[in-house]
Amino acid sequence: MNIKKYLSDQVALALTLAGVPEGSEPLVTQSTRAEFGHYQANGVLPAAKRMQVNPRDLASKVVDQLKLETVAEKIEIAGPGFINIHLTSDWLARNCEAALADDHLNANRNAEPEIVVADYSAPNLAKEMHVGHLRSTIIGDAIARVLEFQGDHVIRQNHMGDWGTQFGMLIAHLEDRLTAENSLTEVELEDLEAFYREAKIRFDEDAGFADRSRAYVVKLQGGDAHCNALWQKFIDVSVAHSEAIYRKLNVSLTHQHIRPESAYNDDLPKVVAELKRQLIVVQDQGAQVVFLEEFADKDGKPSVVIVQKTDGGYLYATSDLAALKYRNDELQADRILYFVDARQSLHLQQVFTVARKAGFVSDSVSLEHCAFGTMMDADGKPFKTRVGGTVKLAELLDEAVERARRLVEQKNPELTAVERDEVARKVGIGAVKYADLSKNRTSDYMFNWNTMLSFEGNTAPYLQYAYTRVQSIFRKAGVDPQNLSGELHLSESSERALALKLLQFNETLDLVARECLPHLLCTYLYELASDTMSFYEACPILKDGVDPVSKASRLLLCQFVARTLKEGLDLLGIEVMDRM
RNA sequence: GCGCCCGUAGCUCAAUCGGAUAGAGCAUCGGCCUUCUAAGCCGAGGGUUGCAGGUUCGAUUCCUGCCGGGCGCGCCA
Repeated sequence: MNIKKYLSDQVALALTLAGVPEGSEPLVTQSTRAEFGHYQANGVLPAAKRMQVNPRDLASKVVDQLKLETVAEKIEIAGPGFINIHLTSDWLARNCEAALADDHLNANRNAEPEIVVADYSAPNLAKEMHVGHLRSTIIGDAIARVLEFQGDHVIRQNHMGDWGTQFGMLIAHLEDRLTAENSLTEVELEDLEAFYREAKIRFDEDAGFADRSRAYVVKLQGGDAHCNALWQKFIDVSVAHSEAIYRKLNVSLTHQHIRPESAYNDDLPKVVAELKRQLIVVQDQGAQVVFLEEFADKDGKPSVVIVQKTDGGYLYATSDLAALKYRNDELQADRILYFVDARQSLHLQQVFTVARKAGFVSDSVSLEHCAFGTMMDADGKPFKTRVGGTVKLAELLDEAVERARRLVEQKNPELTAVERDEVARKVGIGAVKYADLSKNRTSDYMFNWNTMLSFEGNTAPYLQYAYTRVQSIFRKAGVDPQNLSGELHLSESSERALALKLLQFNETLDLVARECLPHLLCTYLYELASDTMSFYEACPILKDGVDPVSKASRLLLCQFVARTLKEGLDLLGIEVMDRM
């Protein structure tokens, strides 16, 4: 049950019956204030304007046609022509019971599932993953999970950077280390960042090394066996590093989702040839370029996309085009999502435009750049180490767990060592992820240890805590939440508010899936946890004097909360625990 | 120079297609633990939504111009 959609359909019907012409939207939303009921329909105002009639008169006609006998206890016309709908407690209760009986919490399952390609994470394998990779990885993963939950067929694509020019110097350096130290083990490759720095220094300071590096790029791309073996060794180590991070982060990406840049090597000449055949590409200053009038400046000067360099080499625009073609032709995508930094906005718009022009992607396919901002430090500057270097993601996560562990030790010394480790891990990682996911994707955000780990307000620990309190009630009651029975009775206002919030899980997910905005789910879960805490304070469950009917009803409500919190957090890739 | 994004309470952030009196948290102040985990709950104060116009029944939201900040713009990715 999606209440918003249900009421929208009812109001749309009433609008038609009241003589409103086609094309008028019911505009049903959650009410902005409690006195305005649970939902409000705003569609009468624009409709009345178009019909040149008094909006309150029209609203009255629409209300007369609204068939919500068992659903609404009161339907009011307010202000200039808003329709306020107050739902009955009984209807809310029956819908809660229906959701509880469904292992999917009555969430929507798309009748016509789409094939959605989600392109996210995409680390550069030349280096270690750093904080700059966090947003793409966790935002993309959350959206992939939500779409999957709603029934879409999600194909994750980890477009790892394994083919840049840097690999020349990396394999040259690796080659020297292997011969110089006889049997270099993977151990020394483990610090990829240090290895990269060493290679870079040699490249900058040693002309001979630089020349050999450049030659190795050409040999590598030409299929030279020796260079490819070195390259493969390096890639294996780097991929293993990324996968360790994914496990630590509780991100659903695995080996099978990797389709790196090099996978498109053979397609690159074909892409350029096809663009030439269609006269989309022209030679300019020695390079193969596409001029796009679509992105011309005021003087009509078009923007430029280079697809092949003067020396014959290809660029990332070329492999992005090849990837689009693959996703259209082979993966049969209906929707392709790019979880990529906002700074790449122009690049992606250009690539999308070229792909459409060349017919690499059908018109029916939706191409969406899910852009996100930069992670800033407490001073509002891009997040760096004290000396100005990039912060390794692995170190950031370790610090989060360590900080969480210190807090757990202090707040709850009664936990066993095993429990403490588990709580520290789930809370620390959850805090980092939630701090990011809860901010609007499109803007930059401030990273602040104290705020995210304060365990107060809109944070992961607060949500996890709400879950543990509910679990604690089940333990105290000695019941198995799977086997609860009885009916729901919503007598207290905090119970009604909680029930309504619980039933809004679906419409929240619809919005998150459509707009690819995880922070909407975070806001929802925070409000749910907050409503749960209020309910918990106002409505005793196990205390003396609570009648059995209320007790059974409230336990059911608790179970609905627990399942929704757990599911919602799981969609964000955040784990819960029974006690903390 | 051109283009894109942003500017909301002291701070960090919300505001669902243009809807009613712009909401939370932190911080500040005041209450609530012999009773289901106080990592909590209840309450108070705090706003010319950068500025000036425009569109309209209605603008944080759309348009124009300024001011301020970030980012991008031919052979890296």
